[in-house]
Amino acid sequence: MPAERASERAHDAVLRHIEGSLRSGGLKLGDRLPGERALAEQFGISRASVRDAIRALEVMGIVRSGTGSGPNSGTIVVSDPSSALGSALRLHVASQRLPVKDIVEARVMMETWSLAHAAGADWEPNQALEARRLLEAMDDPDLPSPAFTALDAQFHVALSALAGNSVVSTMMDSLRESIREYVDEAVSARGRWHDIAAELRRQHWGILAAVEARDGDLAARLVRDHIEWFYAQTL
Amino acid sequence: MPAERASERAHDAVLRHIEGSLRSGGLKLGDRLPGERALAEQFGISRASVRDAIRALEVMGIVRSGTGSGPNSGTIVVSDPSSALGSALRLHVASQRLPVKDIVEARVMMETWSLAHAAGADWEPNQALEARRLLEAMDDPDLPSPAFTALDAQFHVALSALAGNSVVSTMMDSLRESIREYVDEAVSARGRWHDIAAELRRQHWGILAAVEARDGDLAARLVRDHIEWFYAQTL
DNA sequence: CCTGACACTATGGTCAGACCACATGGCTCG
DNA sequence: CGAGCCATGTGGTCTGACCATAGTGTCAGG
Repeated sequence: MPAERASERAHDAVLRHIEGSLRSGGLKLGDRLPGERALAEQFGISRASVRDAIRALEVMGIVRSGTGSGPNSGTIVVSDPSSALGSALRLHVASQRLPVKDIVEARVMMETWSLAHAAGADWEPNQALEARRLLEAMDDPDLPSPAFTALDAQFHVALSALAGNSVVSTMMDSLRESIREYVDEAVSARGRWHDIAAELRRQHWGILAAVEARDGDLAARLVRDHIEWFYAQTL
Repeated sequence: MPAERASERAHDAVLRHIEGSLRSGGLKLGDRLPGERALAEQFGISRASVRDAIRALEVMGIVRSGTGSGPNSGTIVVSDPSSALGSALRLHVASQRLPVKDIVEARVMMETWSLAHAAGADWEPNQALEARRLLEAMDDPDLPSPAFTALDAQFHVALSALAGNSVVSTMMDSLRESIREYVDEAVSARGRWHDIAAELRRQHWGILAAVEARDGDLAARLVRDHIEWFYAQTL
């Protein structure tokens, strides 16, 4: 072995190049990557290896691929960490490497932190309006449970976004996504959904009121009780 | 649109099957997946599509692939979320979707939470001994900075593991990994590493002492100061 | 009987070329 | 001028082959 290792794997070269372009700013959100055939020729590797690299970036939520032509086609830099981390976490939960109990505990930690900081941060009133609008949509008593939980997720994300830390909101969202299927199954399995939804609505409005009143301690306490109560009901 | 979608993509079938096997327990840590050629025949798709699925699982840290034969060959379930999430986060940081400032802030949140809980949890003494052993190794004044920061990372993980929440330790480790290169570059760029390392050692011993003394509030405060001081020095 | 060298085998990694499904944009024809 | 159609370029899939690797069995020679 004369040289240490020129490039362990063929597709690693593409990955390193793209990461470098991202760091240097040569590749920004919304930009399109060259076509797979062009990249293959550019790096002197086969298209299959290029696809390996693209697949890796897609799984990590860095790019999105679309067929056909036009603005929605090709491989585009999107940087969507939430769903990517959520999918990965979901599989690790499935492999029993990460217990659901720890996921919930981590979520409580992040949401309490977020709301405590949100109450003290300075945010535009329309951001809180977004949360209020979601709650109003959830007040519809005829809302099916999947739609309710979807709005529920958006509400929590919108609230935590007020803290101004994108990493925390992203991870919080990922944690929720990773166990969403378990929650949906549990919700649809047991009855009393109507009663549970009513209680959730009450808790949600209380949390929003606490944040709007800038009472961080109260908001943190309410959201902790909210999450723990819900998971005690379902899981 | 008569039927909704039988199977959007060819490789999705493999992914869903493997996730199902993980959830049902039919596939556990350390198990070997069938060979790529066998999977291709089993699902009636090409080997290229099977490889797409395997690649996705590998990027998510669910499996590890090795060539040749023997115990280290084939595709094996490993479930290593830390490095997978770390790589993904690193790229999102590179794309400027996630600011380094938020990463550090999230790390402070998780480490303070971990140490506060570690002080109150009941753990085996040998777990704390592991942390102590790492600190003793770091006391070597001739230790090069990369080795120091590697031990540093292990120390923080070992301490946070005492809290008993694998999700929080995993995410903490991923956050650290995601900005490791930035830190290493900053450390090697500026001088005074010797002085910085000395201060880090002092802080580390203080944190460990606080945890061993079961003083959660002090440990949390010290680790916050520790992290914020270090990043103020480097970034 | 032991021992070492060698071929065999099965694994993932790579390559090449082809075809398919899709979506757009421009072209043609009414 | 407008509606329909097709050329074009994208990723997605398939096929079949070959390569690099690392155990394992085999066989010749001691």
